[in-house]
Amino acid sequence: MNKKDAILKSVLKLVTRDGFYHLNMKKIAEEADVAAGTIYLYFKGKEDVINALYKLIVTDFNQSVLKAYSEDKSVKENFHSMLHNAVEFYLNEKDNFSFIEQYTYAPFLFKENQDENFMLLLPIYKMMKQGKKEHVIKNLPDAVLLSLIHGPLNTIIKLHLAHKTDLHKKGAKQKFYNACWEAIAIESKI
Amino acid sequence: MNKKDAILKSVLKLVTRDGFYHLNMKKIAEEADVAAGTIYLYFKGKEDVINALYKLIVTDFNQSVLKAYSEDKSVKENFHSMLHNAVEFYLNEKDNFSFIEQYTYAPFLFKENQDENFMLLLPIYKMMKQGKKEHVIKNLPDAVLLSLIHGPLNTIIKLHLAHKTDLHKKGAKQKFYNACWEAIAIESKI
DNA sequence: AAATAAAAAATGAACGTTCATTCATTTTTG
DNA sequence: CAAAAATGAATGAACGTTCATTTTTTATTT
Repeated sequence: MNKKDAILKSVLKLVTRDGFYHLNMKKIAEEADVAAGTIYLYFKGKEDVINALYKLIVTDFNQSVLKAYSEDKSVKENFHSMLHNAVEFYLNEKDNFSFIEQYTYAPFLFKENQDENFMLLLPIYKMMKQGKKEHVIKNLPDAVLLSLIHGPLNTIIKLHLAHKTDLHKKGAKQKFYNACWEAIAIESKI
Repeated sequence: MNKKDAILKSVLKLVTRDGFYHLNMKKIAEEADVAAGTIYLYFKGKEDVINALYKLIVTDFNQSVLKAYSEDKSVKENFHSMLHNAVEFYLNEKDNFSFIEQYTYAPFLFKENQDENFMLLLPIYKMMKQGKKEHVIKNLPDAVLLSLIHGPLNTIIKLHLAHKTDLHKKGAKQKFYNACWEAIAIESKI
């Protein structure tokens, strides 16, 4: 494998397993089967590796979610399939969730840009705007609607990964998607 | 001030400002106006200080939220006042939110006990159970209901602290509380 | 094909710094 | 003045980064 990718993959694994606090260059190198100095051929330093990985994951996530979007579908259909893709993304690549959460909440740690925190919300935000215009989604402040979509997604994944619930159980995901839709949809459009 | 408290207060300030990554004993001591060695009179070491602070904040939070609960009020009223107290707790002590989030998402960093992550949800969980029994709250899986309460709370505070919305604006909090209630309440009980 | 040379990639020991923790000494308390 | 509390310099381990050296790849010539 490409050494640059091996390094990024190694960071993802280590951060998920041990947290940022225990991450160091020696471990990254060992896990990637590379010499410590090699990391500096591909990245400026430790922070750069971490920022690069964050950008990669956010791009992947947004692509996954946007893949579900189609102009031809109703807002409700788009909502369901985008939420589904978001859930699947996190379930299939569990490490991504843990990494993103840790990165997001580490203030002024590595972030080049504060707004990067919310890049993740862009696809959902777009769909929400459309729903409001079509009077399918409640006329609530943007922040409240965002919180009603992004918040539950985050928490349910957290609960699933901590084995407090099991999203793989039959019908579990559908119940969740429906509950989220009902939370933001105008009653007659449920 | 009591030196033990000064040390905890210092950690809270530093973690919120710079993150766990940049926290060190020298800074804790300086900020608390105490010698480095003094910390070891009150705590076993760095991890112990951090765990102690976490437990303190969670206890405070649960107390604040439970203070709003009353047997005499309806589930809806209890929900509103508990959610209100949770929001106020985080807005009045902004540092607490940042600290808890960072702590929660650092896997195996300092945590003595994985389940500590969810201690925060206990008061909400109790109230939810009662609402289901009284057929006021939708009969959804516990995890889905939890995600619809805890999730939006988390996200709206995050958005507020990042200045993406302003919960101090008139009516903003009420809109949020109502939206959260509508998300979990049975239609006729809204 | 084989041999050679030049360039690029990779290595890991060494360096300087930072950090958590200790403990002999000093200060404060009762 | 004895006991308790507090100090902060000293210690040794850990870490990010550098760079002289080695290995691999690519290009060129025989």
